[in-house]
Amino acid sequence: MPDAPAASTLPEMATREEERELIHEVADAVGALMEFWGFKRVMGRLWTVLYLTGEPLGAAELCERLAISSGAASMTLADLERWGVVKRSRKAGDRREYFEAETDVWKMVSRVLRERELSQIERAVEIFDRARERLLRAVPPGEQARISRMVDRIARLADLARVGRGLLTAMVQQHKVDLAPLVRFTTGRRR
Amino acid sequence: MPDAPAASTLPEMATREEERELIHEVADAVGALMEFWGFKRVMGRLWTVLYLTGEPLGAAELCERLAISSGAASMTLADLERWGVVKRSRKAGDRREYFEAETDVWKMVSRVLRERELSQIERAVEIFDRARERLLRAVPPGEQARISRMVDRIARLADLARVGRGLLTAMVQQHKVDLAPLVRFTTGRRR
DNA sequence: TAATTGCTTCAAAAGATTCTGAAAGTTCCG
DNA sequence: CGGAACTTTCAGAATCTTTTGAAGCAATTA
Repeated sequence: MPDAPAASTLPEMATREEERELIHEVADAVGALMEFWGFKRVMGRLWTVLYLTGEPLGAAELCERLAISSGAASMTLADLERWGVVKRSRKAGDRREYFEAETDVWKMVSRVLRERELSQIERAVEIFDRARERLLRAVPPGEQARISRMVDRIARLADLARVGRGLLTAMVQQHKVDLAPLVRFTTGRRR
Repeated sequence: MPDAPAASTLPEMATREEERELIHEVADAVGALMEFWGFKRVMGRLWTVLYLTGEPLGAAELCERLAISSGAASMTLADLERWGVVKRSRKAGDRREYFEAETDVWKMVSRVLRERELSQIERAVEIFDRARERLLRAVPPGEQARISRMVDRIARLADLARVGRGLLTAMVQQHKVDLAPLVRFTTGRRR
């Protein structure tokens, strides 16, 4: 098949190119979001290319499509695999590995929320509570007012962190977004 | 008053020091959270010191407490002011400027959500929708299946982004966390 | 088993971000 | 004014992150 009729080939090639271009745009948008969330931009880009392409791609093709080195591809793919958002597969009689995107987007997001955001918040809550406790021991006389204000404020930070934790927990556990139980924390009350 | 009785001074000094230490710990925790959220760590630390201390501090003192240069203090304070989380004030007959923390924590958080997270998501949603539209124009014959799968997937990204947007909008607008209206987006449906 | 192909690792380069400190700029006072 | 006290700015230093590309490893084939 040396040459297909120009009338059909040329338009198709243009479309193909536009498609690539378009995938890139989406990939960059996802990359930006991921970066914003504290991941590496390239993780988002790579996942998106796999996700939108829809079929397994080899490392070499990913390098080409994303303009990254083989090393970067290998490391990024390892990261994505660790986060469970990309799977490896092989084709019979082909020595190369292929990669596919996890397609359950919510599953991905909730995993990240659980393993990253939640543990981060947890850590902070612990520090807040511990600090509050320690402050309350041995309050210097005549400093009660000052110290108790400080304790209150730490408590407010802890409250806020707990609200975040509650939100995330609800989102993550129920696998459906149903957040009614989270209403309590209003605001207004400043100090 | 050359020297207070040791019995009361020494314990107090220890307590003072412990208090500093403690504020530092909390400040570092907040700094870590802020960094996680894409701000500079030092912004979180500085705000926290002001917030917990409770009264206006001068730039020099902040430099000392945080172990940063005057330049860093100046820039960080400018940032914090831009975000509306620190206010300048002056004391009569004192040429220096003093700084106070905004104490309405929710106000701060919601402002950030509104100005940063929301606009970030907005941008992504637009790109997703635009890409989807463009893909649908001039689908190459015999590619309908592939293209429509791609379109679907972009739509799912857009949906997810919209859920995020909805959540944030609800949190931000109501100034009370009441998220019942956000239930719709369930999951399960993969493709 | 040797040769080939593809993957991973990692030291070093490139790039990005954050911090410093001194110079320039302001403000206030005598 | 002139100068002291304080603040801002910004070029360069320091630090942190990401990427490269070549060396080494592992799997497969002839």
